[in-house]
Amino acid sequence: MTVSTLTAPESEDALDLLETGFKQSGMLTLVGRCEVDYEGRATSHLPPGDRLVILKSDGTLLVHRDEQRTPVNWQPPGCTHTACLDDDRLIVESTRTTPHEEVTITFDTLDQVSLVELDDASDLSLEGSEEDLRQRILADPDVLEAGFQPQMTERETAAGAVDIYGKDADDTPTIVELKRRRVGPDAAGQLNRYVDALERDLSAERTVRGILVAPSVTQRAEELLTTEGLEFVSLSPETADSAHSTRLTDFETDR
Amino acid sequence: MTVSTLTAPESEDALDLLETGFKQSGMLTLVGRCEVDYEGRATSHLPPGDRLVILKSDGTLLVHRDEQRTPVNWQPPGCTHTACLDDDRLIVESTRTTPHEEVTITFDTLDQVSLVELDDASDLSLEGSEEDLRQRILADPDVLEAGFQPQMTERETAAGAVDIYGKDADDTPTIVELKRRRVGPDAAGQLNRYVDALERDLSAERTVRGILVAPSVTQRAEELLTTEGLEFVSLSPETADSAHSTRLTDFETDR
DNA sequence: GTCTATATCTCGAAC
DNA sequence: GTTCGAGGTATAGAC
Repeated sequence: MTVSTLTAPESEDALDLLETGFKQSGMLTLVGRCEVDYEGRATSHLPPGDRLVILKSDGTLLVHRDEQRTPVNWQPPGCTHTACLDDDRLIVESTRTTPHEEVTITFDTLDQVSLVELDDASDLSLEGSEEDLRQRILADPDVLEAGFQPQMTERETAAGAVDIYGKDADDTPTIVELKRRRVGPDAAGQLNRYVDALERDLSAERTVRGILVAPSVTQRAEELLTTEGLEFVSLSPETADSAHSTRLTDFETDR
Repeated sequence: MTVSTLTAPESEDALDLLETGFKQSGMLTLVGRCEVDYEGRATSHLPPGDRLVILKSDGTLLVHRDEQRTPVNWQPPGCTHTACLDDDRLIVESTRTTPHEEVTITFDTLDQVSLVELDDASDLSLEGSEEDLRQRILADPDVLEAGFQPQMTERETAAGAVDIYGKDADDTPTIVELKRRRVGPDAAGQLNRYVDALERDLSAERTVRGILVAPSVTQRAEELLTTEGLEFVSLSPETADSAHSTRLTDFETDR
């Protein structure tokens, strides 16, 4: 790895390093007092202040303040970065098309500019995703409900693809919607759309069961499930926890 | 603004600067070869590679690769950062509670460590949000539909708060759901939940109209609107376009 | 390219 | 604290 750093550089020297970085496809970081203008999907203006600006080799731009996880301004990968001088002030621009978006950063002062080459061939491995929850149910369908038989994942309906489609112990068509964390009304509405669509698709008076699988539900989501005749089963992506399932209509008798 | 930078430092010197930064509540940046472990809402492991690590004074942690807009690992504001040495390797930890989450970064090599104080009192101003679309309709309800009368924003129903509630020219209760950009099935489902809930709330055979306002809709969302008896009106947050087209004649007669 | 849904989403506001 | 919905969401997968 190589690091080239300028401390409190003149604009001209900063520009040189930036243009070197654009050619070498390295990552550039700038610290200084700047103002930021954005125009594209929306429009924004950020008055002068101290920020950390990051220009990645893939065309990503990040402008970070000393607070928040989210950058105050940014540009997604694929953008074209350019830099120039205007009356001795360094100006960095990032543009893209489809949609047209443009971020302009005007520096009053520069405290540090660095060019870094980052070698990174590793991939992140992550556990606890919705996919893990799917695998858990497919590996042992009984954790969902005794006698459940998965038949398809991503089964298409007029309203979209269903996470798991199968039949219950009574051979009733069953739609399973998976969420890795506690769910609100949106997930209940999503499942409801799938059930409605599949009942139309099957064009029969046959009932389709809809089961929402998540660690837990909010009160309002639970009400929605009840009024729509949908069900809930508590399951987490982690295999550690055991399945504790409850049908909403049976709440009172269960407890 | 003050910047203190160490280039290819020994672990001990890096640790000193980190602890200075933790006390001063400045922003710390580290560049080096490291591996990252995360445990909390999910679990992840990132094998060794070169990355840029940012520790903000508000407790935010960011681990950035040379690609992507999203950090490969992170911690939200409010976390506690600590650093220590293990067999001459620098280890940075970030923890929080509720929920318990922990990120551990183990550095093989350090190429640069910086401590920066960022003064930034400015606020971002942004135009083109859903709020702008709301203001546009409230300022001139006719852009939605001739005779529409807004009565409440954020009107509560059993399914949640409605963006704009009002009456149309025939005094029919009308729910307006606003989106600043092209919408998919989720927005149609959201509007549908509100309409269903309000019809139950009013407990009458009275029909409630539901109008989705957005620049455009996807095909599937349009189908959903149709089957649910909902409507769509094309409007954007920007006042420039349509105020121009729709109201120009009125403006002229007004003046 | 568009569409659809997930995400350790983040963030703010309301209760 | 939880809940809910917006976001210039970003990102991946499918078509």
